[in-house]
Amino acid sequence: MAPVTRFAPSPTGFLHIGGARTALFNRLFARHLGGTFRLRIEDTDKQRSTPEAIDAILEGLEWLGLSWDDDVIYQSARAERHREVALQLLESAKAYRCYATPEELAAMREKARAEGRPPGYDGRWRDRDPAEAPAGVDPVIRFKAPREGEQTIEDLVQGFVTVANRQLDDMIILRSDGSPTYMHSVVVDDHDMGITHVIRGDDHLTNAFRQRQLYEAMGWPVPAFAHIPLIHGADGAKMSKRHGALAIGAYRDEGYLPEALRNYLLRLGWGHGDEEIISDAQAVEWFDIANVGKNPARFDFAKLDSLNAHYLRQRDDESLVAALEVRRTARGESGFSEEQAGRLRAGMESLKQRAKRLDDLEAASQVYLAEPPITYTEQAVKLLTPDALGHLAGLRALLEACDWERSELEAATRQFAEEIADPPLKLGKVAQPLRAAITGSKVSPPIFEVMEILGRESCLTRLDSCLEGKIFST
RNA sequence: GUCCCCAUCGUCUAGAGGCCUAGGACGCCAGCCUUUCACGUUGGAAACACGGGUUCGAACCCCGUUGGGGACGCCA
Repeated sequence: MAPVTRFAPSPTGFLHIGGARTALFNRLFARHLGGTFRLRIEDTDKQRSTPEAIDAILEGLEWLGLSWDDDVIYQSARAERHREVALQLLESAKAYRCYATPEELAAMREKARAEGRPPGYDGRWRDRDPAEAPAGVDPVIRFKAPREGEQTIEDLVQGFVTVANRQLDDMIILRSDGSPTYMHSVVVDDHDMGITHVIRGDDHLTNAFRQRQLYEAMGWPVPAFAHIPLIHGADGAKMSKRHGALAIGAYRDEGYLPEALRNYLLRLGWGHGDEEIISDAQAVEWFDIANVGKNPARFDFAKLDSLNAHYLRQRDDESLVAALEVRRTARGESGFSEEQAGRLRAGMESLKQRAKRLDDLEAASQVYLAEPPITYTEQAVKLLTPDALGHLAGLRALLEACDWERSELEAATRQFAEEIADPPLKLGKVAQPLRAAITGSKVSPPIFEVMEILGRESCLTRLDSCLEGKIFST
């Protein structure tokens, strides 16, 4: 039977990196086996769920290229069905009404903890006569879980995990206001949606034991479970905003490519021999949940950057120009002029070689976008010594006579440095000040390429204003 | 506190008893390339947490210690 997996985020925050990986693994697992990957929004906490968060999750998944099958299921819309199942459990005596107050529960927990017992509900209403119910208290419905013995789950990632039933208490499935709890809704929805494999974060491992009891009480087939380790921050502690638990949109804004993020996330906690660069097709072909490691992985921006740089170089120039334009217009700025776009297309091949992220690329592309008078970095100013300016003045005439094509410009500059200058200079002695004069910076793509793309007029204007001493530093 | 899980270079990992004087990648260092910065390329430093077993033989199996992480809500 073809598997059905799902990603089930709760829209109480934004889609973060850990959720993105969970979605990726679910999707790869399903695709590898020719199954279905579904999406369910767990918006049962109406206080904390927001429409903005739902949009952010949907957009984040789309941006990352993690499309899902079928319609999105909203858990909140299914409350009636959840209630129905809870009542069914109540009727068959697999659940019962509990009248314990929140204060009572808190005291219970504290006492248990103090006595070294597992904290949790003690089952005081489990077998009590409902006639004893206090007046004016709305009861919750609790699931009657086995008290004795132990149970074992064969987790696809964690292996065999055994837990004593006394560690688990009778969980609430329906609140006193009649709304279903998460623990209950998940089971009903997963069953109704035909989920065969529940792949989710490690933090749900203990939930699996309770949820399985519910499946069994209903006589439903129990899905396979796979609990993948959480992602940690660079310091090994739990993920926080400081080290990567950012909304997925933040990665986009910083200029990460979805394909790079996918590749990075895939390799976090999973490997296929020595493979590092893995295409989407290979990922689908190779992915096996059993190969996911059990130990939590730390998030490493340096490695993400290097992967991103790789995929950036792999992108075609045209798509990168388009990506840069999107960033501009997203900020409310105008798009590129014909001339700017043309320059960027021409220069992109060497520009992208020098960038790790789109924001780097954007910064570097300024050489082709800035209009004179340009501003000079401090280091560029330092290169433009009186001596250097003297050389540039001499070089100007040779350049002007050129065909304005990179090899000719280089030949002219080389000729000036080696044959005309007295004493003779190394090419760099002239090329560096030339770079500073034209680009306003100490670093840039190859200077003669830049000059060719910028064109004769633009370059000579820049050179002249420089020779006139109009050198303004930032 | 109770329970569960984990443990190979700084980081991600390969490794499923002899192929391991432990491989790859990122990062780091050095060389080469070079008009700068990158790219590329060559080389280098860098790990089986510790202690006991089992075995002819252990990174791999068992036990313990230590160290991490997670779960214990009328949150999801």
